[in-house]
Amino acid sequence: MDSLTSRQKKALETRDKLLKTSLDLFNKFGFEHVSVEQITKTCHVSKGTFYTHFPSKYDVILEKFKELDSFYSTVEKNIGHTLPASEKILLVYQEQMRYLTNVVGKDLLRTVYTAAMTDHVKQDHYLINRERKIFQIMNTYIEEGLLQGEFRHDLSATKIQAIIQRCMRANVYDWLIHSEDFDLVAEMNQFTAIVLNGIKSVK
Amino acid sequence: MDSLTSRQKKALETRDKLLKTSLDLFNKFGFEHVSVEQITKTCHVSKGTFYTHFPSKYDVILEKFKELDSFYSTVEKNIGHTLPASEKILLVYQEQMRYLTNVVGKDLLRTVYTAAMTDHVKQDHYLINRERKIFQIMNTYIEEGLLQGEFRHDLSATKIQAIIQRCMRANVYDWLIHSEDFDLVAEMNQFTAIVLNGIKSVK
DNA sequence: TCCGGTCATTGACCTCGGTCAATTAAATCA
DNA sequence: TGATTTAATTGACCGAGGTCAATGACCGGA
Repeated sequence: MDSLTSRQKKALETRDKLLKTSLDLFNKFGFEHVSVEQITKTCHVSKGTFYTHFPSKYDVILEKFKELDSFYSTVEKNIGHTLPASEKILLVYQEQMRYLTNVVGKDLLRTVYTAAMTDHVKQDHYLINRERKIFQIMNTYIEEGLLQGEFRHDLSATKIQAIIQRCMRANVYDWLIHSEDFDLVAEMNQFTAIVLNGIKSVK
Repeated sequence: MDSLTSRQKKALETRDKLLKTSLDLFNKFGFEHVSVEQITKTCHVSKGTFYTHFPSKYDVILEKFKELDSFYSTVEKNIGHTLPASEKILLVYQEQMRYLTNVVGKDLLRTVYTAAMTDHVKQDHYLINRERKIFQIMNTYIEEGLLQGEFRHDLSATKIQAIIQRCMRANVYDWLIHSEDFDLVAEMNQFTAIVLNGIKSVK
């Protein structure tokens, strides 16, 4: 039994239709080339309705990114427990970049990376929100690497975490500003390997 | 004797007034909070005039960034010739970050970093334009480091160049998405040192 | 079943970046 | 000097994201 009135159900339906239509149209024509008018007209609702359900055109996209976390959980399970921490980090990033390239796409990511700069007011922006699954996964790996003496001890886990994450954003950002000739998976691999190399304790 | 007709002189004056007023207002209120209307009204010209002199509101800012190159030349001269390449790279970045923090400011940089993603069509965007002075300076340092066996030889100069530049954008971008508690100079130093560490040849 | 309040919905309206045909005045030519 | 070309300037106009007072359908209580 669901405790929703028919009114609330209808509202949710509207929201759902808007969400699906939006993502669909974004996929077809690209975020920038889809207007809110177009979305609402397709759904046979008014423009104002869109804004009762979503704070902005951009925010619709964040819904899409919530999928990412369940994706991470899957990835984590497929990584050998015995591998060194640095290997694990590389593997997770590899899968993440593949996902971004093949499923999410430049267009949507671009809006997220733009919004992260624009909405600098709300500091819990998605890109640096510590609660994201990816942060937690990485953190276990980093603690592991520190414990086993794989990483330098003059850097705190928090600091390493920040560096590893920055490393990711660096490659994604560069992917976004380069034209087609940029293989995100390969570039991320190479760059991250170098950074990890710089973090490893000298034997 | 200047070979300009009185008409051209007037046009240049208009352009100049628009440029100065724009930067001035951006400084005062922030890029996003200044409309083109406001700029043109302050200059007592029409909106259309603005667009005969600048392709977009954003492009005005690029003028400001042209100053950067002359700044780099100055920095270069003050760096000891005998220092190892990695030290030189760190020093140049340190000065650059200081300049970005104190003179350019987050607001203007944010628009450049946003535009780099949006205008991905014109691939010679400022941020990755190879002709910039900073690229040339870095290149000489990298060649130097390679020649003297300071850097690994399994990476080409071009590749290292890309990595070093990406490293810079990484820190600037993170600065832009974090709120005040982010010391760009310090973060850049630490991060770049790690990357350089990962590039150095094992002795 | 009726009534007051709630809330999803509406669409006219606002602001802003950017466009362009028309205007006007200077430059060049005859 | 007068006629023609050239180019800076104008401002009405467009499309797009976003706002908000007004509307009315539905809820829950009497």
